[in-house]
Amino acid sequence: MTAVSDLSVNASPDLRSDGARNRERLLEVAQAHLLAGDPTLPMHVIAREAGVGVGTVYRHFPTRQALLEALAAKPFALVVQAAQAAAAEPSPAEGLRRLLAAALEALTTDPSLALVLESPEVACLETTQMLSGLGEAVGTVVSRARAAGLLRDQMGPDDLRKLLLGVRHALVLPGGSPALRDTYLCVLLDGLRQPGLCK
Amino acid sequence: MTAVSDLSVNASPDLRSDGARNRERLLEVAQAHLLAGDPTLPMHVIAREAGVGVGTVYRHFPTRQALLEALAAKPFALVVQAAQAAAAEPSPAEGLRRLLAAALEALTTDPSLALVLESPEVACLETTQMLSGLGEAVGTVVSRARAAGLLRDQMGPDDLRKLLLGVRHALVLPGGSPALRDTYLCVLLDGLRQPGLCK
DNA sequence: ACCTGAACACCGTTCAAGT
DNA sequence: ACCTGAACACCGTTCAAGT
Repeated sequence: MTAVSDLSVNASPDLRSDGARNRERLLEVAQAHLLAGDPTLPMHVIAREAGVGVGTVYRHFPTRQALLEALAAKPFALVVQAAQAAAAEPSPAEGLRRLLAAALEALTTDPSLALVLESPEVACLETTQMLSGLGEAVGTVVSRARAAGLLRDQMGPDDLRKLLLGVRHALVLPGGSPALRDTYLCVLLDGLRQPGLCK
Repeated sequence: MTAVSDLSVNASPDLRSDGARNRERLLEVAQAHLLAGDPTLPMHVIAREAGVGVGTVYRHFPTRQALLEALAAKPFALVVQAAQAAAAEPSPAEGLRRLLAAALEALTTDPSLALVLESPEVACLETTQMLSGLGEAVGTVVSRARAAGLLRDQMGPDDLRKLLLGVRHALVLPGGSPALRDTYLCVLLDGLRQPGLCK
């Protein structure tokens, strides 16, 4: 169980002051794009809006994936913490519930996190570390939940990830209201349990 | 209840023979792109691979949405038929199950259908007609299922659409096996029912 | 009718030149 | 160290010219 809270998220340790400022501006502009519903993050546009040359974007973020991971770092760390807390919950049911609720909240709030958790490749070391910490904690939550009969036999940590991303997808489709989040979370939680009518 | 089976799907009624041939080639090339996992359908590329000028693509399909809807027409018609059959099922449970199973099968087989059902806008009249036919049939399935206690109170036809698209999203994430489809369908079916542990 | 492809605007990415 | 922006390749879309 590695502590994650002390990872200096969005680390920009030895950067010249102008470099650090540019990096922040780029992250702000990119974040605004994501929140505005555009996940494409055109590098030219980001550069222009941040008032820097294109080359500067590529200097700070060699790929769009790297930019995404930088944006996702903060919410990602929160989810890892929540997962660790869930793994330490006395009640397996409560642990599972809190894990899924926290993850779904973060996923629907921060588009970057969903993009990173969906992507097969990883650009930053920090992301790898958080993925590993998350995997460990979720593994614990899952095995405790399964022992309590809260999960079908086939369901592993990766199924939870995929289904959560699926529910998130459903929630962000046009015309959805934020109130649906709790409802769909319940659908998932109840559906994950050992078979009722189905199979 | 409008009959859909006699809709001449992908109608190309009064087209010159070369026009019809080009249209088919374009659809084939585009379909191949989708099946290869690229949903972007670059018009230039489609044109080149089909051996026609770009303008020809735009002549047949004024927007990419129109191209998508043409590709989706066949699977869409199948789903409408399945929904109508499900609405006529004696058992509400069996009707709901068959509807979701048929829809999920079509959605995971044909990327174009998912794209069309996710899109807020409609380009072709034919699509509007099928949407309306689908809505009617699904409405019947849903009200019968709800009366049988198979659906939570909050769940309407549109929630079914969104959640199915969400499950489809989960299924197409990298590293998924086709065997997961039935499992996730069960998760959805069981989760949709009146509350168990959750809420 | 239908088709072609040049033309223009735009985005991704690199890299030589600047400070 | 870091930044700039020209340069090249590519894709979206239109439209004048062809058959």
